[in-house]
Amino acid sequence: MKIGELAKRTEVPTRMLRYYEEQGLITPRRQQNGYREYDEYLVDRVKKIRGLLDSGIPTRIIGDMLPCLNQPQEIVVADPDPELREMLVRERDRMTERIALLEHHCHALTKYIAAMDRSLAATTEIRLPQ
DNA sequence: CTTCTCACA
DNA sequence: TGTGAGTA
Repeated sequence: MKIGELAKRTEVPTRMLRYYEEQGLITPRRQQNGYREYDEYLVDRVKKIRGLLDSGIPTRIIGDMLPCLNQPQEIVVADPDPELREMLVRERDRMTERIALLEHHCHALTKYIAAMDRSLAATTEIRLPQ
C-alpha cells in the first residue's frame, strides 16, 4: 500500500510516517516511480511505534526495541546485550517517574474540578431563591 | 496525489 | 518530537 492508505489505517499522518522512516523505525520498499510501498505487517508495526512514542519512549530506544516487538509473546533473547539491558532499565525508571508525575497532576486536576463544581453549586444556590 | 529538503518550535 | 513551506 502507499503512504496515504497506511496513514489512514494507522491514524498516523503521512508526515510522521516519513519521519519514522528517517529515524530508522520503518523501511518501506520503493515503487518504480519512487513512491513508498508498505507491506501489510507495517500497519501493526506503526501502531506499536505510536503507542511507544505516546508512552514517551524516544525513537532511538524504540529502534533498539523493534526486534523484540516483532517476536510474539514469550520473548527469547538470543544475545542478551548488557548495554541494551541497561538502557531499557533506565528507560523503565524514567517511565516510572513519569507515571508518578502524571498521578500527581491527575490528583491536582481532580481537586480543581471539584472546586469548580462547588463554585457552580454555590452560584446555583444563589439563583434558586430569586 | 507523491517525492524531497531546510528551517524552526 | 514533530511541523510548515516550498519544490518537482
